[in-house]
Amino acid sequence: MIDIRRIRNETEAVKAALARRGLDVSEIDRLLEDDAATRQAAGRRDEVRARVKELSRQVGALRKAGDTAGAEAAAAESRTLGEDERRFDAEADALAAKVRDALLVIPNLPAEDAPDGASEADNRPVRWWSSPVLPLGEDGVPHPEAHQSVPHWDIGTELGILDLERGAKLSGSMFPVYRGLGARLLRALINYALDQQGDDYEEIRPPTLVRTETMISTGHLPKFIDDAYHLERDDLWAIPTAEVPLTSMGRDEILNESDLPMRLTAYTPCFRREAGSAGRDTRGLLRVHEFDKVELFAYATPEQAAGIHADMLARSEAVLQALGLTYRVVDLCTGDLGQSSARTFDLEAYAPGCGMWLEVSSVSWFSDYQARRANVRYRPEGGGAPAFVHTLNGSAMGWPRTWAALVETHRRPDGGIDVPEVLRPLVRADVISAG
RNA sequence: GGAGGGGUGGCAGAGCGGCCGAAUGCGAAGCUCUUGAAAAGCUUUGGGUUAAUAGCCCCGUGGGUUCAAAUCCCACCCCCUCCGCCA
Repeated sequence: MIDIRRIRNETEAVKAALARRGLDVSEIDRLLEDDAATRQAAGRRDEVRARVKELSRQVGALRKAGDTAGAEAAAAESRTLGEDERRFDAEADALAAKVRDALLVIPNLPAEDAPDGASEADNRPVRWWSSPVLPLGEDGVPHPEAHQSVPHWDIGTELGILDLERGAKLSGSMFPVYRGLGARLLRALINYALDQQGDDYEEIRPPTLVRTETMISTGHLPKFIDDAYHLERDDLWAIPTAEVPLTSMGRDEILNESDLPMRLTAYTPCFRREAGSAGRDTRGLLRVHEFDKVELFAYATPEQAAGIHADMLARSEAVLQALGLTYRVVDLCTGDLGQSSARTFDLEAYAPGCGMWLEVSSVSWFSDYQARRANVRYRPEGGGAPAFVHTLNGSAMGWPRTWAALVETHRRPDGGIDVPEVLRPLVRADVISAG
């Protein structure tokens, strides 16, 4: 969440920043009214408390001195004040809860240099990279060969490596089954990406079911409750991304600055209900309820954040390049930025069979928005008060769409799939062909 | 799932219902001494709110009892041990 003090002290600047997201900023004024009322109520309560404490001390002292009547009188006065204390406390608590609830659903302030815009349509492609087997045309879009123009759902059936019907039988639509070399290709992708991060990023295997508090820390709750799978009986949530458990690794902790940046990487399944997205770009692997992803994550000082952001982006791009996929880097505009993010670059791989740019990675800088929710701080080296860390994360990659772009891009005239060089040892095949 | 034990500051570990935001030890920082280091001595050393080194809040979490709760009561969470079950 945003620092309430910043909203108080730099109200107009905060409003202007939120307005860039297309937010109705009148709610900020209401929030500030509640905030002022909260502090007033807390002040009243604290005064009464101080008085009660003072009287209580007197009761003890008077009793010890044998002045029973005096002690009784002081106790009686304190008792009366107790009613005020309870009332003021309830009042302050209710107001504080109201302020917190409002704060939890207010999105992060976009970075200065995030491009302005109202929607996805205003996102700004900033860079292209083209694969030798799928060069970009003059018009900025690849023009695939005929053998590359087959969508992955057809390729999957052709080669017996993707079985959507069986997936639907087991779990419903948007739950794919990978088979044979298709499954091995997926596993190879995961292993390859994980291994690429080497010693810079500590490999983590977190739980995929987490507590409510863990989901709140990243901003996935309370606002996006309909997107998440919930296990009612145990009150646990299925994570939509490894970002969720990784961000909470340091929850309620104070890290040493010398430990920053703390960089983590994890492979996990990810679960998304995709409520309301039925029928929209959901064919094949374009949008699924359960998928595999490798994530990069970091806690950093504010000074380190920009460098880490660039490093994550470079690492994600390196994976796509090694896989020989044509992609573009898109700078998300303020209107399309996720709630918690200040700046996000998406990587979109071109899927020639579908004829679409597919979002396969999202690399984001969250400033201290998540750290404030999760209460992750660091102790500055030169001394001074603990400060909130910055969190960053990036996918490297979301695999179903990468898998789709890969099989479409590397489809040969004979219908087989050329396995990218780097995956061959892991797939234990150079070509995936039928039979 | 059953039985028992336990959750206090960076760590370890005390804490008759009032003088406890908390002894003591370790660790860390500063100073003295020293050519330097070690040792020794002295001092400092949790977080939050706030303009504040005022007041208030925080001893797993949430309730309750009381003039007064780290301390008593209730519920929940977590950890440990044993039994059961199990990949």
